[in-house]
Amino acid sequence: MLPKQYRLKNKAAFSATYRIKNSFHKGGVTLFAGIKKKENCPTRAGFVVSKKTHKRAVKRNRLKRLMRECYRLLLKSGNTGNAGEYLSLIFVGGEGALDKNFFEMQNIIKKLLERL
RNA sequence: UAAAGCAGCCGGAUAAUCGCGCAUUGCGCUGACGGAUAUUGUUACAAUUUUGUAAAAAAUCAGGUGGCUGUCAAAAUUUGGCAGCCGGUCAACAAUGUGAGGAAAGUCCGUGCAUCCGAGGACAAAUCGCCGGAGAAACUCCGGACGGCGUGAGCCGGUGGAAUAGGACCACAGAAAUGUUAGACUGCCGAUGGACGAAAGUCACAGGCGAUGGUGCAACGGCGAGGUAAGAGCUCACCGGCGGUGUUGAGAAGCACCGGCCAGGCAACCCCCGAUAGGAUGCAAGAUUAAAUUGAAGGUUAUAAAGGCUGUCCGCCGACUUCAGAAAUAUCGCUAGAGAUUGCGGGUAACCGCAAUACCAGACAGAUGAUUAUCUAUAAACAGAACACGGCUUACGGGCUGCUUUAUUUU
RNA sequence: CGGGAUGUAGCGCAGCUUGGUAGCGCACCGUGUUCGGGUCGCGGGGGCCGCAGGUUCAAAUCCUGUCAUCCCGA
Repeated sequence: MLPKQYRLKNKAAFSATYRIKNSFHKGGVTLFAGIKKKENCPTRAGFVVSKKTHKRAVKRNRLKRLMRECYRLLLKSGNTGNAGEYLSLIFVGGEGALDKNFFEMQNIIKKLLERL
């Protein structure tokens, strides 16, 4: 879990981010970016793994936790590229990302953030 | 030693770094703090999904320091400051504590709990179905009976009634498939009666028969002997079924004796008998707070007052309020319990009783994670709480313990 | 989280209520018609009825368990 002020929490916020349709894809992970910030506030991030990706909750939780942890570590080291300019980010885990380990995942997230 | 059967247990540990939910405490508390402000949603119209057009609302709006005592100051009964005590509380930060399972799963049963509906009774419909016990209840558990499977330890079983209350069905084959005592296809006999004949006998006419063959899952008990014209429970022995009596048992049922044999299957088809229970919907149940906002809904103001439509009256707009609609959010429901652990006692057991101990997840885009090192055995199986509990079923790498059975070998 | 439905030939569906023979359309194969192809005509193949047990003489159908897919409720 990220600290609360960095979390994307509202349903309206999620659908608003999806509507921008600004997306990048790599290694089974899709990144949606929201609008750019107007004022100074933290970038919020959400992590989504659909039930269609895998049937079992344990596998889905694992993927979500990996993505979250990688993003957290990058956020902590200040290595998030241009992500700070956006109000919201959503990471969607797909089928291709299920078998990735921590280091592969870290690479994927890093590359995605660089492309923003 | 090997292969089995049953019962039970474990479901990685330790350390380091980074990180999260919840609880408590600390710090803080009136321009402290903090949540939502992403064009979603609402209303109207249009068309087929889904969208388009228009309208109003939007920079504003939930939550948020109270009480008592003492003291000081202003002032003359209150106000303000400070301190203490008691309570309340948002986020960040800090500290401490705590944080998934044996199946949390499937949702197959049952119960609590909540809302709505229902006078009472009967019928119908529903569910269950060997016996006794346990349990809040259950497609639950325990002990037993019977039947089946296995060399055995053991395992499996929706197991009431088809001799009487009734209906349906039993394809094809077959003569016939359940009928007021079934039926003559292949057949057997023709004793008795009849015809012919001297008689033996012949005819197969009146009739008798349910044995033989064949069909079928199944042919109206089986098998053997007697018996007979041929046959038949017609008679007898044994076996099976059914009924009665006696006896053992709490009962299911077992055992013994007697009886007459017109007795098919199917009740996981209808049905009959017995038993049970108000029904429906599920925590997204439901309760509370509340702003913007909508309504040609109701009431009050109103025999009063202010403003507008017209100078006056009526009426309308208006004001207040109730009700209804109303998205997200917030608070509660929400975890102290048919509970857990340990011990003692009762019971064959399921389980019950008593005592002691501690409080042990409660989220809401949803916590319990990531990396590294060491250890055992390469840490690797199935798998993630969402109102709670009791069961059932299914998935599962590896390991451990106890009891029992069979086989082989040795003593 | 709760509620409901469906699995039958390569594809889309009947049959299940009332148990005995699995059928229809398209596709596929062969053949006829045509100079050739299409169309059309005739003939044919292909199914352990999702899986596993049970009841029954007999199960796609009845009963139980299980797996998969889809739909609905904010």
